[in-house]
Amino acid sequence: MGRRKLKVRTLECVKARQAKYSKRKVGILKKAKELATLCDIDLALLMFSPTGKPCLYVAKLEKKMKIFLEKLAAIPVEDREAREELLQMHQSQLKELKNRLKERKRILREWTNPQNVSEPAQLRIMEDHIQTALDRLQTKKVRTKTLNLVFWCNKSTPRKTPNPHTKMV
Amino acid sequence: MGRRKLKVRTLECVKARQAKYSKRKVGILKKAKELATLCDIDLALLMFSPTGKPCLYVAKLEKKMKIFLEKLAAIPVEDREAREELLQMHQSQLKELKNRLKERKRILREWTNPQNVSEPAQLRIMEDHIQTALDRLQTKKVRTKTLNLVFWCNKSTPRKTPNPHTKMV
DNA sequence: AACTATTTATAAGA
DNA sequence: TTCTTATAAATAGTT
Repeated sequence: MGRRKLKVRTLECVKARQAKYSKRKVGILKKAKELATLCDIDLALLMFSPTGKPCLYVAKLEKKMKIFLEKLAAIPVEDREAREELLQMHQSQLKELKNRLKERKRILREWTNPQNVSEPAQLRIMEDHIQTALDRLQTKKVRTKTLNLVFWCNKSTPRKTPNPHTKMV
Repeated sequence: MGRRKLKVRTLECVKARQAKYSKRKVGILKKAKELATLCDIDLALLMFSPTGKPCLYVAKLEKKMKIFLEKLAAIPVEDREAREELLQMHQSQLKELKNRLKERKRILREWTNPQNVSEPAQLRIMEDHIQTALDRLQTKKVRTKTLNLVFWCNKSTPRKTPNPHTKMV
């Protein structure tokens, strides 16, 4: 549609590309809007100008999808990594989260299942916990009858008798 | 471009929409291809016909992005939920995983940080753990000198003396 | 799917 | 960029 028939091949002159884009962008956008309106269809048209400026038209598509495309359009065209991440992020992040959750579960299982408690270091921590917790319970005058344990703790030298402070019934 | 000027408004006749779509789809696709070729730009055009048939053209966009759009296009237009899920799945799943991870961390913190141990029930579990663990360590003849604790345990009635079995140095 | 009168888009130039 | 205009291209109505 012009003075001459145009050969459809990439324009050598980069400046000419921008000019061409400016003109044709208007045309294709109009076509997209007309088509979407006439036929009442879902449509998305996303273009990046030769200089990287995004142009997005969305008709009827789900809000989520639209938001996603807007996010995509918002990323500079030169930042291909960021664009890839927009999708890949989900996958890798999901994977990582799953792994971390798995690890936490494993550790927690160690703490909560007696069969899995074997590390002396862990036992020492538990010892500390019980000591501290009992102290706090006593300080707070919380009823401790719910506890069945009687023990005492000695960090350096074992005592011959139970520590009266931590003795509980 | 036709015998008469066309008013751009949604066609009442649904059958006419499909016919209109069939014609104009070809046109806009051609426009999209020409624009992408002439200007060497990234472009994506996604349309769903009035009957829900997808049509996708992608130029230069990242492979991941293209694959995503293809997935999107592959979902029947009537299955809006599935299309939403394609995006939301990630988000909601991510959110849920994060929450679960947060919860695990909280619980784990309770177990590993003495300041957070206060529930008698938890102390009883720890008591069991230590008891069981010590038994196992003794059975396995593991050196237990790493442990500083000396205690005994009594489930029903408190003993007057430390349980020799679990006494450790 | 094909025809064709007509409208619309746009190439080249200013 | 924006405008102009000759011309190419798309397509409305119809078959």
